[in-house]
Amino acid sequence: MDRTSNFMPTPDQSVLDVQPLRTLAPMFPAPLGVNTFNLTNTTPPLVFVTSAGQFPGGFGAPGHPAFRSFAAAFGAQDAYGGQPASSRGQDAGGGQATAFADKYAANGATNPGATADCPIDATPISAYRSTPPTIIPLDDDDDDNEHLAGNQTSASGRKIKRPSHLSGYKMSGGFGSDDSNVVKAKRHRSSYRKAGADNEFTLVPLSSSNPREVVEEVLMTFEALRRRYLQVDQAQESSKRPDLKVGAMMMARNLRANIGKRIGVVPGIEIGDIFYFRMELCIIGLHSPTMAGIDYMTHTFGDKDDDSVAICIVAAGVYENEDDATDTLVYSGSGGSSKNNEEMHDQKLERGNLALQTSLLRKNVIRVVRGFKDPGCLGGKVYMYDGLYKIHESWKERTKTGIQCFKYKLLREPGQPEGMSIWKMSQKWVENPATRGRVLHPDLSSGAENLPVCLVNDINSEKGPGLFTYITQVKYPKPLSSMKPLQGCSCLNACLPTDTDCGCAKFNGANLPYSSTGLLVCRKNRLYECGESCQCSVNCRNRVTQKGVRVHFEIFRTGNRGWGLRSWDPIRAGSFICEYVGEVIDDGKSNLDDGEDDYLFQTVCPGEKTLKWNCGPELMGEQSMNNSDDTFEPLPIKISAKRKGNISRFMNHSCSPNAFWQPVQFDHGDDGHPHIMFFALKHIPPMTELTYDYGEIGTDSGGIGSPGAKSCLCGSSNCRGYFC
DNA sequence: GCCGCATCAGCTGA
DNA sequence: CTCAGCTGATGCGG
Repeated sequence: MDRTSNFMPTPDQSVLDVQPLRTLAPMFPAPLGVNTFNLTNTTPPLVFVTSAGQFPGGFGAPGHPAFRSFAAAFGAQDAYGGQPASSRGQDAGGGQATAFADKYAANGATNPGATADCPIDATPISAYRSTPPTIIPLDDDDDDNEHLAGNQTSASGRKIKRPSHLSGYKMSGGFGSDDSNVVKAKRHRSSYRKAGADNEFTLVPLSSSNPREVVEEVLMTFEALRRRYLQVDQAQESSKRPDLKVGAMMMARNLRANIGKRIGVVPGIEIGDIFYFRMELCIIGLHSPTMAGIDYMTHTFGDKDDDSVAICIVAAGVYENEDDATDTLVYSGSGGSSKNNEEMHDQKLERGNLALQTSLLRKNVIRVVRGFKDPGCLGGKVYMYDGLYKIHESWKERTKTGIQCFKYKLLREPGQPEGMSIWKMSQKWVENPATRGRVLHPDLSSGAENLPVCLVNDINSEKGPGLFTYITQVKYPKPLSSMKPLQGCSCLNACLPTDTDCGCAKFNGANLPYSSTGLLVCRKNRLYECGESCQCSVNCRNRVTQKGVRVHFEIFRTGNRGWGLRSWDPIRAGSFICEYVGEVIDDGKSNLDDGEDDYLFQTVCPGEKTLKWNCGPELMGEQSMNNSDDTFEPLPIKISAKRKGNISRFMNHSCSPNAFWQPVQFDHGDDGHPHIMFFALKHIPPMTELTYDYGEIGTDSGGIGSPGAKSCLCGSSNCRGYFC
């Protein structure tokens, strides 16, 4: 962590020859019509792009003003690589984009961008040129369409409607009986367009919104609701696919991004993004079928030449593709597999298979999502968006089971940021750390952590961070034994969500705070894990952070922010990352040199997004379990990792962070000095720098205030400009 | 304890 | 309306 240096993306980071950094999300302004769903009166609105809001219905004609405005919004990146959009005039971008739109208006031919000259680490996928999105026009011009289209084009005349009620998320009859809810949701969906009057989702033109944020918002909402459903369902012993339930709910409410199929790039989705459910791909508009591997659509080529072409495939490795290459893919057609004792049959050239065949002729780009085994979760699966491919050949093949099967060979379009190759590379390092080059030290923790902490420098000749002592446990000024003990539970073996008598569950507001796989359900002002005074065993699910780190970390040299922290493993949203370890500074002692300690942790109020992370109860219309969770409550604790610390001292600040801190207690009852534990705010792909929000100046900064302020140029659209 | 396999309840879009 | 489909959770046997 180097708090004195600022982060500003520079276009010249090509020195990063080996590891493209997936650092902060490139942001660019996009004046969009957006839907806002207001959760509570005190919560800032969540923002979602509506179907027609982002892509007005029926604008198909080239040169249409709406098209032009779309292209201006999304095409403007083309000439500028990953530079922050704010650093250039929007007019220039618009002009460029208009030309781009006209160029592709003639036909639907695709054109992979020539962005290879851009620094690969800073090139957002949105900078990669593609076909303008093709929208299936809505079949009728109902109220909503006009509504939304109007919002899209008028920048000033947009009106903000308050939601009339919050019952949208509230599921009637608890969470046990699901069928009624689903049916209800479907009914809502089918009547959605007509029922413009009573929609809870209002149209708010937030100029600060951009596709990336919309996508993240949608995903965060999905995860929040899914985990909350899981929590509630498990307590009622009726756990059945919360992913599908929440997906259906969000689809019905139009709480989704990028509605409408398209060829090529999907705004707000970047190469390397990872997902844990097929439903996630669905609600962000990347791949619409919930199970099928081939997504396809009818596209008009030339003037009136309609064809059904493939637009996205999920290669989950189900059909025996042992291909290690990172830029080619042999995909098997669908069908033929047996189910319900039916015998296997040859695949037919229909539906998805036919669309793939047509795509071979039409040469359109196809998005590829790759599925992997999740190294962090047994039996789990991760999906990674790997960018645009084209089909180069196809053939028929007889499989081991004796049926005819279609095969399609896809090649990755050149000039795109790295996707799966990063995954393969980092997984290789996990298996054999010796294959990681540029290593300065194989394990900074010298065996103290569960897994080695690698120190690397791909950038320059610096040999490492300044001297400090690596410790894995917080140093309190007084011995633990002298601190107030924590009351435990009397559960036998392990605490279970169905056990309403578990004392620890009660401490946490009636529910166990973690899912069965150890994911935090939602942020709380305080979290109590089971500890020594509990009867339960170490296998209890309410013991997560005390078991230490679970992913392979590396400390790496950043371009301009000193040293940083990242992981070789993917990190799922809600996962425990690490503890802020250091020396706890006694409250009594005044520390005049606080401002000079770049490694001082204080509970400064983080951004609203972090603070309200996945407040599942509120999302579902429930009252918060604990009123104090609604407000930020600074703690007296101060931890200095200047002389002694662990990996977390290297975590840099970002105004768009991917991690947050959470007070956790398990070994003592001193509420003023909890452990500070970091959790993943969202899914974090391998090799992405881990960052958290250092906090806002002026809001409960514990007396430290502005003297310690450092200016921040993190480049995110919501950058506050400084941090402390 | 770990794997592969079978089973089953699901949901969307064609 | 029906149904396919590179799901995801669970349970069993090797």
